[in-house]
Amino acid sequence: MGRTPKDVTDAELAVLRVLWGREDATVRDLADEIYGGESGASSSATVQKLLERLLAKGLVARRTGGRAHRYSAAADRDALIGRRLQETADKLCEGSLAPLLTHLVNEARLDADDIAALEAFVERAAKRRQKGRR
Amino acid sequence: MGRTPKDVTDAELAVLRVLWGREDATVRDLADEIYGGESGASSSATVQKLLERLLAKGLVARRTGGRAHRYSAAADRDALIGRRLQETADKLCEGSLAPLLTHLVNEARLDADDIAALEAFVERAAKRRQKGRR
DNA sequence: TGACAGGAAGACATTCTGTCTTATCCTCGG
DNA sequence: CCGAGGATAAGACAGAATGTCTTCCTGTCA
Repeated sequence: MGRTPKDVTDAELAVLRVLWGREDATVRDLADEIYGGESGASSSATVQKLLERLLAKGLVARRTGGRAHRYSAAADRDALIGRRLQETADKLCEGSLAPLLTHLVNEARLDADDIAALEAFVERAAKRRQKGRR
Repeated sequence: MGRTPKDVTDAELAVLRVLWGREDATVRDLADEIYGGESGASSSATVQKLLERLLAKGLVARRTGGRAHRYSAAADRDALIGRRLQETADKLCEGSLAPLLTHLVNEARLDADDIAALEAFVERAAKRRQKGRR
Protein backbone atom coordinates (compact mmCIF):
# COMPACT_ATOMS: atom_id res chain seq x y z
CA MET A 1 0.00 0.00 0.00
CA GLY A 2 1.10 3.54 -0.55
CA ARG A 3 2.53 5.76 2.07
CA THR A 4 1.66 9.17 3.37
CA PRO A 5 2.26 11.67 0.60
CA LYS A 6 4.78 14.34 1.28
CA ASP A 7 2.96 17.59 1.91
CA VAL A 8 5.35 19.51 -0.29
CA THR A 9 7.77 17.80 -2.60
CA ASP A 10 11.19 19.05 -3.60
CA ALA A 11 10.15 20.28 -7.02
CA GLU A 12 7.14 22.01 -5.54
CA LEU A 13 9.36 23.62 -2.96
CA ALA A 14 11.59 24.99 -5.68
CA VAL A 15 8.57 26.73 -7.15
CA LEU A 16 7.51 28.09 -3.80
CA ARG A 17 10.98 29.41 -3.13
CA VAL A 18 10.85 31.53 -6.25
CA LEU A 19 7.37 32.74 -5.39
CA TRP A 20 8.54 33.78 -1.94
CA GLY A 21 11.01 36.12 -3.62
CA ARG A 22 8.50 38.07 -5.64
CA GLU A 23 4.96 39.26 -5.55
CA ASP A 24 3.71 37.51 -8.65
CA ALA A 25 4.91 35.21 -11.38
CA THR A 26 3.63 33.56 -14.52
CA VAL A 27 4.37 30.00 -15.38
CA ARG A 28 6.98 31.20 -17.82
CA ASP A 29 8.66 33.39 -15.22
CA LEU A 30 8.97 30.44 -12.91
CA ALA A 31 10.21 28.07 -15.59
CA ASP A 32 12.86 30.57 -16.63
CA GLU A 33 14.02 31.03 -13.08
CA ILE A 34 14.04 27.37 -12.18
CA TYR A 35 15.12 25.63 -15.38
CA GLY A 36 17.76 28.07 -16.63
CA GLY A 37 17.32 30.59 -19.38
CA GLU A 38 16.01 28.56 -22.31
CA SER A 39 12.93 27.08 -20.79
CA GLY A 40 11.33 24.88 -23.41
CA ALA A 41 7.65 24.25 -23.64
CA SER A 42 8.09 21.17 -21.51
CA SER A 43 9.62 23.05 -18.62
CA SER A 44 6.63 25.34 -18.57
CA ALA A 45 4.31 22.35 -18.54
CA THR A 46 6.24 20.83 -15.66
CA VAL A 47 6.04 24.00 -13.65
CA GLN A 48 2.38 24.23 -14.43
CA LYS A 49 1.75 20.74 -13.13
CA LEU A 50 3.59 21.60 -9.95
CA LEU A 51 1.54 24.77 -9.59
CA GLU A 52 -1.62 22.78 -10.11
CA ARG A 53 -0.67 20.46 -7.28
CA LEU A 54 0.34 23.35 -5.06
CA LEU A 55 -2.98 24.98 -5.83
CA ALA A 56 -4.80 21.84 -4.77
CA LYS A 57 -2.88 21.96 -1.50
CA GLY A 58 -3.80 25.60 -1.01
CA LEU A 59 -0.20 26.73 -1.01
CA VAL A 60 -0.39 29.10 -3.96
CA ALA A 61 -3.03 31.49 -5.20
CA ARG A 62 -3.90 32.21 -8.79
CA ARG A 63 -5.04 35.47 -10.26
CA THR A 64 -6.38 34.98 -13.74
CA GLY A 65 -5.76 38.23 -15.51
CA GLY A 66 -4.74 39.09 -19.06
CA ARG A 67 -3.42 36.25 -21.13
CA ALA A 68 -1.38 34.34 -18.56
CA HIS A 69 -2.38 33.47 -15.02
CA ARG A 70 -0.33 35.02 -12.28
CA TYR A 71 0.57 32.86 -9.33
CA SER A 72 1.57 33.97 -5.87
CA ALA A 73 2.51 32.13 -2.70
CA ALA A 74 -0.39 31.53 -0.35
CA ALA A 75 1.80 30.14 2.42
CA ASP A 76 5.08 31.60 3.53
CA ARG A 77 8.11 29.75 4.72
CA ASP A 78 7.05 29.90 8.31
CA ALA A 79 3.75 28.23 7.47
CA LEU A 80 5.63 25.42 5.79
CA ILE A 81 7.87 25.09 8.80
CA GLY A 82 4.80 24.81 10.95
CA ARG A 83 3.37 22.07 8.79
CA ARG A 84 6.54 20.05 8.96
CA LEU A 85 6.93 20.49 12.67
CA GLN A 86 3.37 19.46 13.30
CA GLU A 87 3.80 16.45 11.06
CA THR A 88 6.88 15.41 12.97
CA ALA A 89 5.06 15.93 16.23
CA ASP A 90 2.13 13.85 15.02
CA LYS A 91 4.32 10.97 13.99
CA LEU A 92 6.72 10.97 16.89
CA CYS A 93 5.14 12.78 19.82
CA GLU A 94 1.41 12.10 19.62
CA GLY A 95 0.95 15.60 18.28
CA SER A 96 2.70 17.49 21.00
CA LEU A 97 5.22 20.08 19.89
CA ALA A 98 6.88 20.32 23.28
CA PRO A 99 9.36 17.48 22.68
CA LEU A 100 10.55 19.26 19.56
CA LEU A 101 11.17 22.38 21.54
CA THR A 102 13.02 20.40 24.16
CA HIS A 103 15.17 18.80 21.54
CA LEU A 104 16.08 22.08 19.95
CA VAL A 105 16.97 23.63 23.25
CA ASN A 106 19.00 20.66 24.43
CA GLU A 107 20.68 19.43 21.30
CA ALA A 108 20.92 22.22 18.80
CA ARG A 109 23.90 24.46 18.95
CA LEU A 110 22.26 27.83 19.38
CA ASP A 111 24.21 31.00 18.92
CA ALA A 112 24.02 34.11 21.06
CA ASP A 113 21.27 35.65 18.96
CA ASP A 114 19.08 32.60 19.31
CA ILE A 115 19.53 32.59 23.06
CA ALA A 116 18.80 36.29 23.23
CA ALA A 117 15.58 35.73 21.33
CA LEU A 118 14.66 32.99 23.75
CA GLU A 119 15.37 35.24 26.68
CA ALA A 120 13.17 37.91 25.22
CA PHE A 121 10.38 35.42 24.72
CA VAL A 122 10.64 34.07 28.23
CA GLU A 123 10.54 37.59 29.61
CA ARG A 124 7.50 38.42 27.57
CA ALA A 125 5.82 35.26 28.76
CA ALA A 126 6.68 36.07 32.37
CA LYS A 127 5.28 39.55 32.01
CA ARG A 128 2.09 38.27 30.50
CA ARG A 129 1.66 35.86 33.34
CA GLN A 130 2.37 38.54 35.90
CA LYS A 131 -0.37 40.71 34.50
CA GLY A 132 -2.68 37.77 34.84
CA ARG A 133 -3.47 37.77 31.15
CA ARG A 134 -3.86 34.41 29.56
CA MET B 1 12.98 11.36 -11.29
CA GLY B 2 12.59 9.94 -7.85
CA ARG B 3 12.46 12.01 -4.72
CA THR B 4 14.37 12.06 -1.51
CA PRO B 5 13.60 8.86 0.36
CA LYS B 6 11.93 9.30 3.69
CA ASP B 7 14.47 8.60 6.39
CA VAL B 8 11.96 6.49 8.32
CA THR B 9 8.72 5.35 6.78
CA ASP B 10 5.47 4.80 8.60
CA ALA B 11 5.71 1.03 8.72
CA GLU B 12 9.29 1.25 9.91
CA LEU B 13 8.22 3.69 12.56
CA ALA B 14 5.61 1.26 13.82
CA VAL B 15 8.38 -1.26 14.35
CA LEU B 16 10.57 1.25 16.10
CA ARG B 17 7.75 2.27 18.39
CA VAL B 18 7.41 -1.26 19.65
CA LEU B 19 11.14 -1.59 20.10
CA TRP B 20 11.23 1.60 22.15
CA GLY B 21 8.87 -0.05 24.60
CA ARG B 22 11.05 -3.04 25.32
CA GLU B 23 14.63 -4.10 25.55
CA ASP B 24 14.57 -6.77 22.89
CA ALA B 25 12.25 -8.40 20.44
CA THR B 26 12.24 -11.15 17.86
CA VAL B 27 10.63 -10.78 14.49
CA ARG B 28 7.71 -12.83 15.74
CA ASP B 29 7.28 -10.65 18.81
CA LEU B 30 7.08 -7.58 16.63
CA ALA B 31 4.73 -9.13 14.12
CA ASP B 32 2.39 -10.23 16.91
CA GLU B 33 2.39 -6.78 18.42
CA ILE B 34 1.94 -4.90 15.18
CA TYR B 35 -0.31 -7.15 13.12
CA GLY B 36 -2.69 -8.37 15.77
CA GLY B 37 -2.57 -11.75 17.42
CA GLU B 38 -2.54 -14.17 14.51
CA SER B 39 0.54 -13.07 12.69
CA GLY B 40 0.87 -15.27 9.65
CA ALA B 41 4.14 -16.14 8.04
CA SER B 42 3.77 -13.18 5.74
CA SER B 43 3.50 -10.68 8.56
CA SER B 44 6.75 -11.94 9.95
CA ALA B 45 8.38 -11.58 6.58
CA THR B 46 7.09 -8.04 6.28
CA VAL B 47 8.45 -7.11 9.67
CA GLN B 48 11.70 -8.70 8.78
CA LYS B 49 11.99 -6.65 5.65
CA LEU B 50 11.32 -3.51 7.63
CA LEU B 51 13.94 -4.51 10.16
CA GLU B 52 16.39 -5.14 7.37
CA ARG B 53 15.85 -1.63 6.07
CA LEU B 54 16.07 -0.16 9.54
CA LEU B 55 19.28 -2.07 10.05
CA ALA B 56 20.70 -0.56 6.87
CA LYS B 57 19.82 2.86 8.22
CA GLY B 58 21.52 2.09 11.49
CA LEU B 59 18.35 2.56 13.49
CA VAL B 60 18.14 -0.90 15.00
CA ALA B 61 20.75 -3.33 16.30
CA ARG B 62 20.70 -7.08 15.95
CA ARG B 63 21.96 -9.66 18.38
CA THR B 64 22.17 -13.04 16.76
CA GLY B 65 21.71 -15.48 19.60
CA GLY B 66 19.90 -18.79 19.91
CA ARG B 67 17.50 -19.64 17.14
CA ALA B 68 15.95 -16.26 16.41
CA HIS B 69 17.71 -12.93 16.11
CA ARG B 70 16.87 -10.35 18.70
CA TYR B 71 16.45 -6.78 17.58
CA SER B 72 16.71 -3.64 19.65
CA ALA B 73 16.37 0.04 18.87
CA ALA B 74 19.65 1.78 18.07
CA ALA B 75 18.11 5.24 17.96
CA ASP B 76 15.65 6.62 20.44
CA ARG B 77 12.75 8.90 19.75
CA ASP B 78 14.79 12.00 20.37
CA ALA B 79 17.32 10.96 17.76
CA LEU B 80 14.51 10.58 15.25
CA ILE B 81 13.17 13.97 16.19
CA GLY B 82 16.60 15.41 15.56
CA ARG B 83 16.76 13.84 12.14
CA ARG B 84 13.42 15.23 11.12
CA LEU B 85 14.15 18.66 12.46
CA GLN B 86 17.46 18.80 10.65
CA GLU B 87 15.83 17.63 7.47
CA THR B 88 13.22 20.35 7.75
CA ALA B 89 15.91 22.91 8.45
CA ASP B 90 17.91 21.74 5.45
CA LYS B 91 14.98 22.04 3.11
CA LEU B 92 13.49 25.27 4.40
CA CYS B 93 16.16 27.17 6.32
CA GLU B 94 19.47 26.40 4.62
CA GLY B 95 20.27 24.06 7.46
CA SER B 96 19.76 26.46 10.32
CA LEU B 97 17.62 25.21 13.18
CA ALA B 98 17.03 28.66 14.61
CA PRO B 99 13.96 29.41 12.48
CA LEU B 100 12.35 26.24 13.77
CA LEU B 101 12.93 27.34 17.31
CA THR B 102 11.54 30.76 16.51
CA HIS B 103 8.47 29.21 15.01
CA LEU B 104 7.83 27.02 18.02
CA VAL B 105 8.22 29.89 20.40
CA ASN B 106 6.05 32.25 18.39
CA GLU B 107 3.36 30.01 17.02
CA ALA B 108 3.00 26.96 19.14
CA ARG B 109 0.74 27.15 22.11
CA LEU B 110 3.13 26.26 24.88
CA ASP B 111 1.82 25.35 28.28
CA ALA B 112 3.25 26.43 31.60
CA ASP B 113 5.60 23.47 31.82
CA ASP B 114 7.10 24.19 28.46
CA ILE B 115 7.70 27.79 29.40
CA ALA B 116 9.21 26.77 32.70
CA ALA B 117 11.60 24.47 30.87
CA LEU B 118 12.55 27.29 28.58
CA GLU B 119 13.16 29.57 31.51
CA ALA B 120 15.39 27.01 33.11
CA PHE B 121 17.34 26.65 29.92
CA VAL B 122 17.78 30.36 29.46
CA GLU B 123 19.00 30.69 33.02
CA ARG B 124 21.46 27.90 32.51
CA ALA B 125 22.70 29.55 29.35
CA ALA B 126 23.07 32.88 31.11
CA LYS B 127 25.04 31.29 33.89
CA ARG B 128 27.34 29.58 31.47
CA ARG B 129 28.00 32.80 29.68
CA GLN B 130 28.63 34.61 32.92
CA LYS B 131 31.27 32.12 33.91
CA GLY B 132 32.89 32.62 30.56
CA ARG B 133 32.72 28.92 29.81
CA ARG B 134 32.01 27.64 26.34
C1' DT C 1 17.58 -37.89 9.90
C1' DG C 2 13.50 -35.24 8.98
C1' DA C 3 10.11 -31.93 9.88
C1' DC C 4 10.08 -27.10 10.70
C1' DA C 5 10.81 -22.48 12.41
C1' DG C 6 13.39 -18.66 11.01
C1' DG C 7 16.13 -15.86 7.81
C1' DA C 8 17.63 -14.02 3.21
C1' DA C 9 16.56 -12.61 -1.23
C1' DG C 10 13.69 -11.07 -4.30
C1' DA C 11 9.04 -10.46 -6.77
C1' DC C 12 5.08 -7.65 -6.78
C1' DA C 13 1.21 -4.06 -6.79
C1' DT C 14 0.43 0.49 -5.63
C1' DT C 15 1.41 5.06 -5.18
C1' DC C 16 4.13 9.20 -5.66
C1' DT C 17 6.91 12.36 -8.29
C1' DG C 18 8.82 14.76 -11.89
C1' DT C 19 8.60 15.19 -16.69
C1' DC C 20 6.72 15.30 -21.14
C1' DT C 21 2.97 15.13 -25.00
C1' DT C 22 -1.20 16.25 -26.83
C1' DA C 23 -5.29 18.79 -27.43
C1' DT C 24 -7.96 22.93 -26.43
C1' DC C 25 -8.44 27.75 -25.60
C1' DC C 26 -7.75 32.60 -25.46
C1' DT C 27 -5.64 36.90 -26.96
C1' DC C 28 -3.72 39.85 -30.13
C1' DG C 29 -2.34 41.58 -34.68
C1' DG C 30 -3.72 42.06 -39.18
C1' DC D 1 -13.47 38.68 -38.47
C1' DC D 2 -9.83 35.35 -38.77
C1' DG D 3 -5.45 33.18 -38.29
C1' DA D 4 -1.09 32.57 -35.48
C1' DG D 5 0.98 31.81 -31.39
C1' DG D 6 1.45 31.41 -26.71
C1' DA D 7 -0.92 29.56 -22.51
C1' DT D 8 -3.75 26.21 -20.19
C1' DA D 9 -5.77 21.69 -19.27
C1' DA D 10 -5.71 16.85 -19.23
C1' DG D 11 -3.35 13.03 -19.04
C1' DA D 12 0.50 9.64 -20.41
C1' DC D 13 4.87 8.18 -18.82
C1' DA D 14 9.24 6.28 -16.52
C1' DG D 15 11.65 5.81 -12.34
C1' DA D 16 11.58 5.21 -7.51
C1' DA D 17 9.79 4.27 -2.86
C1' DT D 18 6.96 1.48 0.09
C1' DG D 19 4.50 -2.20 2.08
C1' DT D 20 3.45 -6.83 1.36
C1' DC D 21 4.03 -11.43 -0.07
C1' DT D 22 6.41 -15.75 -2.03
C1' DT D 23 10.26 -18.60 -2.51
C1' DC D 24 14.26 -20.80 -1.26
C1' DC D 25 17.87 -21.85 1.99
C1' DT D 26 19.64 -22.83 6.49
C1' DG D 27 20.03 -24.29 11.01
C1' DT D 28 17.89 -26.63 15.03
C1' DC D 29 15.52 -29.86 17.76
C1' DA D 30 12.88 -34.01 18.35
